[in-house]
Amino acid sequence: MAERGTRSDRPARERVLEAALDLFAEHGVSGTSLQMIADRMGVTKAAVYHQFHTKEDIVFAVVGPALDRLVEIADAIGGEPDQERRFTATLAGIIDLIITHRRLAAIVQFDPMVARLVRGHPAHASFERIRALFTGPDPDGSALVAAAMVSGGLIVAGVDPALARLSDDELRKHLFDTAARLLRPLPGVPPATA
Amino acid sequence: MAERGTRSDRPARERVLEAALDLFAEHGVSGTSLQMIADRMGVTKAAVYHQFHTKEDIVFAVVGPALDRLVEIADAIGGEPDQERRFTATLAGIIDLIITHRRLAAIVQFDPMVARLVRGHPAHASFERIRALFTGPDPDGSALVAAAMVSGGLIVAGVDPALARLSDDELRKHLFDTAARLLRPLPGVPPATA
DNA sequence: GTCTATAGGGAGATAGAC
DNA sequence: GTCTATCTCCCTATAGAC
Repeated sequence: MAERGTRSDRPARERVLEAALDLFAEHGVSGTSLQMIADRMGVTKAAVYHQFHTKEDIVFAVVGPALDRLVEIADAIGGEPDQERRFTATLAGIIDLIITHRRLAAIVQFDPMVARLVRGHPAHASFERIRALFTGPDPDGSALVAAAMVSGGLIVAGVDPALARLSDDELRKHLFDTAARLLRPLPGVPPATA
Repeated sequence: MAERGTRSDRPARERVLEAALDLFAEHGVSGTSLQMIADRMGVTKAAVYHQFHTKEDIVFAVVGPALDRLVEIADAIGGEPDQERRFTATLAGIIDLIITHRRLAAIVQFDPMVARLVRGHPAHASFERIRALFTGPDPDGSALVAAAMVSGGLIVAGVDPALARLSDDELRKHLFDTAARLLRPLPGVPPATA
């Protein structure tokens, strides 16, 4: 079922998405034209339009899978009764998501065009649920600021060229420890193992 | 000297910059046209062109002052011999800069168009010097990640709508404490007073 | 300082041949 | 799946009147 004589529309679609992701990361969505995407693929605009009928469709196809994964992570919160494991699993989940998609995470969080599209997606609510988990109930100013710094800091750390020399596993470990240290200023709760 | 019969070219220029900042923050630089700026001001495109001859000029005028201030902060590092005061003054300086310019800070850090323009500006080197101060000499992975999270986290916290209800002073205090906590994992150095 | 008018080009998008 | 050709609209930018 995976290989067929006619590979149908798979390669072309994916080549569009790869080119689009590269260009979105470098120029932003508004700064990327369909002509630029076509040029990078070595085809014409019309060929791109054969795969995606609007630019918005391309944006959704690029960011959609990561948003769906974010929803899954948030939905898993309700299924875990133990507080500590719930916190740990969720934090590990979003760090994994960020590391897997690196450039994409920054686009979703910071590109104004994408942000507007995401506002209508279930992932938006999921993001709020995750943030609420991190701030805890009835958060004070300090907890709000810590959660905000983590949410932005994780994304930035995923893209930062200064961290390019770190392996995925190293980065994952440091991000987890650093985020946990910020989110659990509770005395008696030691930061996750270093 | 403050009020003259002819107010020269002050108001019109500043109205352009205000409108541009609003729109850059909402749509990104590439997503903002001169027509949008003119519409927001209630004038025509040509009136905008009378103040700034290119769109790039507007971008520079919007971000320039904040970049200049960043350079000043970095330059002050060399003039302070005491290590602790150097760290404290620099961190307080950039937090002040971020709070003063809130939306602008996010544009400078995350808009790809602005990022490309900033690459040729002295502020780029200043940013690296400040980061080096925060990581310390010969940083390990943990220190690099902490510095990256702070640099991104401070910016995000400055814009985050979830923090809108905090006063500037509250936000300043929490940002300082949280950033200091991340950047000084040294035992024996207590976080700045809460 | 602001306007009208316009040049010149690139944007997103469509039609239809191969 | 990809092409050529084309449409329409909006973009940046300029010229010149008021």
